[in-house]
Amino acid sequence: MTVAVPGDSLIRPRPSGASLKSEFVAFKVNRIVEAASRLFYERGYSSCTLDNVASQLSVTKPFLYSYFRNKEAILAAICEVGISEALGVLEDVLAHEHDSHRARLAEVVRKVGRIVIDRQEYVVVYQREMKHLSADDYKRILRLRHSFDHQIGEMIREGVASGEFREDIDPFIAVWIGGLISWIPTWYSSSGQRSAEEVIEYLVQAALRLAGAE
Amino acid sequence: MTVAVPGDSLIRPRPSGASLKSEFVAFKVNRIVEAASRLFYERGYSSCTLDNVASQLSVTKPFLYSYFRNKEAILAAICEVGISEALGVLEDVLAHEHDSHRARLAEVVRKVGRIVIDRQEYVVVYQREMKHLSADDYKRILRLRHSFDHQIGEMIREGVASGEFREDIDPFIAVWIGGLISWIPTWYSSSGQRSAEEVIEYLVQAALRLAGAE
DNA sequence: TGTAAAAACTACTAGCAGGTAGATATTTTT
DNA sequence: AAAAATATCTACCTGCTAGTAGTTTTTACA
Repeated sequence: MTVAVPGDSLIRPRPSGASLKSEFVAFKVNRIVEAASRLFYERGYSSCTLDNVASQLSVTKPFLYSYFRNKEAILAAICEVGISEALGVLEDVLAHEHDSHRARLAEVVRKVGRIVIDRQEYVVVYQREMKHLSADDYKRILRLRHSFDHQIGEMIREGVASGEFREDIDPFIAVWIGGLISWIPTWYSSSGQRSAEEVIEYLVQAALRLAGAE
Repeated sequence: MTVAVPGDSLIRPRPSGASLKSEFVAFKVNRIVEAASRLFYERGYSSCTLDNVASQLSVTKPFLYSYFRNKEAILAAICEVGISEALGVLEDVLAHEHDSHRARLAEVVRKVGRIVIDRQEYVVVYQREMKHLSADDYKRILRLRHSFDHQIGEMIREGVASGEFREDIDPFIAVWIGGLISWIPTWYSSSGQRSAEEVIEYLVQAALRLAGAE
């Protein structure tokens, strides 16, 4: 799994002028975001202190402040990574030709599902804790989310237009497919011994069934 | 909508020995739980202060402490109301004869879905904030949840045995139906102008399709 | 190896939030 | 109407947590 780093705008400018393009900075920022995502995921953003995050990394609180403006900026970084990785994968799949709309839908669910499981902490924190973002960060992240929803919607509409998906399905189905995907962490964790692959394949079937394209 | 009150065990014993059977006590406890559920729903449990809850009711913090042991007990009350109302409705439906397993599944989704929408704040808080419960309260609430899941599972198994649901559906489908239902608040709120009835009927169709009983 | 710049730390503050002790107001009972 | 019991409030304490100022350590480079 590659390293996940947020956009430059979220980190505090280094005295040296280095940005996330510097391996050094990117590495540390990634470690902070990674540790914070795990803690926020387990205990919730508001009941997690920066001392918790720092001691998880065997550093001190001011260390965090030398990379991030404040606590909320760390949350924003997590949210950004969560949604933009999902969005990246979605656009990646949609950019490729596919045999059919059916195959395309299956691939979207499969690939995005994979990200949602691999980056579970990020995605769940993003879903649960977005309300604690500052107004600016909130708007920025929401825009990414809307783009995600919109593209899923388009994909469904095209499938209906092509005749591969049932004509009478509600356009609202896009929200449902998105819901199925977002809900994966819950399903995955409550599925006992099942592997990620099994859960995802099951989900692909469910999505096709919902679209009436089985 | 009837008044929702938690079990007696959660409230602080009154000096007079009165319990929730007293209209007087039940009324005040209900007002506290109601206000708290709305605030916890909007801002999250951990970032909500007891002063917030108190001022919402135009009372003071010690007023809350005269009815509840501590902040966590209020959360426990919300969770208890949330899950036990859903469980109550489920058992109610299952206790009745139905023409078919198909009709029974539809009715479960319809009735439980209704509760989930009507008691949205309770259900969502229960889902999101359970991790902040004390060990004892957590276990107690979890037992109710398991009972819920188990009964849905049984219903599906019976439907498969009767031949009404597809034989090849995964037993895990029970978790999915539960998931569909729990996810309603998200779907409902992102469905724009749709009425609760429309969303629920749509969901009934989706559940039947997932069970292969359309 | 010496020096300057960058990185990380120690030690602190201010304000807030859960929880309580004791005083006051209200109701009930006799 | 007085007294007893109950309900609610005022005023406080304590511990915690986001955030910071200024010092020390480490690194980079000459």
